[in-house]
Amino acid sequence: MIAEVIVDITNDQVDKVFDYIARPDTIVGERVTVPFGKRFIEGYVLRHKEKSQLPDNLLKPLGQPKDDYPVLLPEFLALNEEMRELFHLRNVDCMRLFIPTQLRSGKAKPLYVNFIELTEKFDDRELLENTRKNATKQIDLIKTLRPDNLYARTDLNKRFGSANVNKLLDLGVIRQVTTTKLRAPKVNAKQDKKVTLTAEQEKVVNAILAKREGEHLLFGVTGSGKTEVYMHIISKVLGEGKTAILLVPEISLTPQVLSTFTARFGDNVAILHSGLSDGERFDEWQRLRTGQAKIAIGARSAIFAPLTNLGAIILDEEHDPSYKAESNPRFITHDVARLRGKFNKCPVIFGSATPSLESFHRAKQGKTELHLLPNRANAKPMPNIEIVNMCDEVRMGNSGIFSGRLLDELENVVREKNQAMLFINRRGFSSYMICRECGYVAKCEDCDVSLVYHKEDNQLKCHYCNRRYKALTNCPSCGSSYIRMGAMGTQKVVEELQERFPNVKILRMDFDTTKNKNSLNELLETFGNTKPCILVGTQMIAKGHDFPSVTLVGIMNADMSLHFSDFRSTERTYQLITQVAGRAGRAEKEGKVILQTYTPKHYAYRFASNYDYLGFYGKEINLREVANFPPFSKIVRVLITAENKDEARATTSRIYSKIQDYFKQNREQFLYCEAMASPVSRIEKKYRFQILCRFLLDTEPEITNFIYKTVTEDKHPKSLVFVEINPSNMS
DNA sequence: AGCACGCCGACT
DNA sequence: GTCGGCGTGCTC
Repeated sequence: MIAEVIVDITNDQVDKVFDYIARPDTIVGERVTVPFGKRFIEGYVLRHKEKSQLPDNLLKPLGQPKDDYPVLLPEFLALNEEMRELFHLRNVDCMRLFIPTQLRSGKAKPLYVNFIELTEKFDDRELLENTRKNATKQIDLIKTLRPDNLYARTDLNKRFGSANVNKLLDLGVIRQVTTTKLRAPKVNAKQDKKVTLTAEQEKVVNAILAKREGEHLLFGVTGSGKTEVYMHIISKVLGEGKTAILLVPEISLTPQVLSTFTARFGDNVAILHSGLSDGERFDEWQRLRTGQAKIAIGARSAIFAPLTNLGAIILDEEHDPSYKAESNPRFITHDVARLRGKFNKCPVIFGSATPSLESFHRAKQGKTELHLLPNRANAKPMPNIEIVNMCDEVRMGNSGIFSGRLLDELENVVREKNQAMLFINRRGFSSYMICRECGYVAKCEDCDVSLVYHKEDNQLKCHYCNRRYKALTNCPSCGSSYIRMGAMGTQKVVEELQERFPNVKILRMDFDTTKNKNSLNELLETFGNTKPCILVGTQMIAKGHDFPSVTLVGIMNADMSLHFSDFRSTERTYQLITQVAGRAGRAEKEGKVILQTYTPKHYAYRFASNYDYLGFYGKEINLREVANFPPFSKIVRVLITAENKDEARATTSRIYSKIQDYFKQNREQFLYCEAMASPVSRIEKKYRFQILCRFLLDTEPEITNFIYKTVTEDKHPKSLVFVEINPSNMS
């Protein structure tokens, strides 16, 4: 018998099946040690077969399994093939997605717990004589214990002293039993509020459960109670002995969300997220694998939860960009969810208040069944969005960052002891250092990007390679001391705000202040307890957090993401505004949103301020179709990087000419195909070039496959080549 | 990824 | 003379 093995080495040259002589007890999906060249490495058994292409004398025997269970479910072996085809991934990369890193790194140490039990000799007269002298504690201990019962060692240590426990162990009256225990991350579960579904919600639940298989898009406005719909569906499939996966964006994996689910489903919930320790994470995986937990909740990688017999897969906030893995291994969670849905014959549910254009388009095409929740569960109106034209402000002599309207409303909030959130759009934006005399901008020496000024340590930092520089006092180019910070960051807004409202608590929430999990929770807690209070933050204030006293939301610079060179920028802007606006007026108090922009007439703002998703979708999809952008075409970006500029350029033109040849033979399919330097032409000392092409979908996936093939063939060891499909952040 | 083989420079 | 630089090629 031959075993086909994938070796655990990340290299294209060895990313193929290797044949080994199987042990009689080899199990498909097991992790094994195999002899490979001169050394021994880890591998995964993919399949069995009768005979190898290679002569017997070249085959080596398979080593011993590393675990006492196959780490890969049969479903994942099938998924591996499909994902390789769909995303052009390497076998190893798939394997690594399927199993927790703690397994490979050997960091998965089980938690050992010591127990004490009585031995057969516990009432042995002679032995007890020895302890009886004046060891009252030891006598007490023995009297406390009952035969055939286990007692936690730590407990007994505390009550009788570990010396006494040890003494009895030596005498052989008691013995120690060690067992392993699964750590479960602590969630402060609140009381479960059983909610009766609204008629709308019930209709959706029934429609999805009636159909079972296939894809569903749940388009529900913010506050329409999508979570309750998810919980009812999960509860139903659990009742049938099945399991479920619920995916949420990492950023909205808040304690509130988790406690809502644990309150309802208790131990059935396993949570997979970045905040867990290695041990906790591994144990949650084990609980899912062994069936002790039946619901996996987590960010995108939780789509690979080791569950069998799935009854539902749910992607909440389906439009969130984090569902697309942008670095190796690149994959799209939606597609993986569809594959697992097909394998398990279970429904795949995508939910959002602002569905991605792709998803809504699929629904329009009939590939996805559309379900609507057009009303808020609590029947409260959405907050009013007021658009403020910042050009008018400048014309009236206000060159500051706050409009008159926003300041007025902030004063109201302070006076009435309410709370406000100010949202700063930072996409593709930073506070750079510029010389007002000659226009010099401080840039990183290794990367071709502007440095970002950090006030806390008075340093300039590169956000690509993290290199630090001293802040400049004079322009290195012309010597002028008139060198200043350009644009605004969260710090700047907080500073100006504090000047205007010296007695009001102002909090800052951005990547820097939330680096560790605790500081985020502290920040949220402080905000929850302080009135009045103003919270200034980036993207992350947009999601999940429920603060009933927030009556005002200010969007400082809505345009920032609008003029980003990305075909999805308008869509993102619409989604962002809708989400941020949803933070205002969540309880009895009515909310208000002030949106500051230099382009007030833009349709994204017009539709967003009317909460008119359908209107926005109609306009945007029409533009995409006319301009031949996705989902009506596909954009492929080939990124080439190398330390040597000529090397990078040479590789680029070699690949480009091959794609050009293909282009010439399929001219009617190609809309565009150019090679150029990447917008950020150098990162971490590596020069970056790119080939961009856009083509119609008629001959898909042949063109994409051709590009992948060309790129792999042309792989030169000195330059790295990446292929990105419909990329969002082109840097 | 590693590890060996192999072919040129500067060193006890 | 040889120790060691790292380019190239292979691993069932």
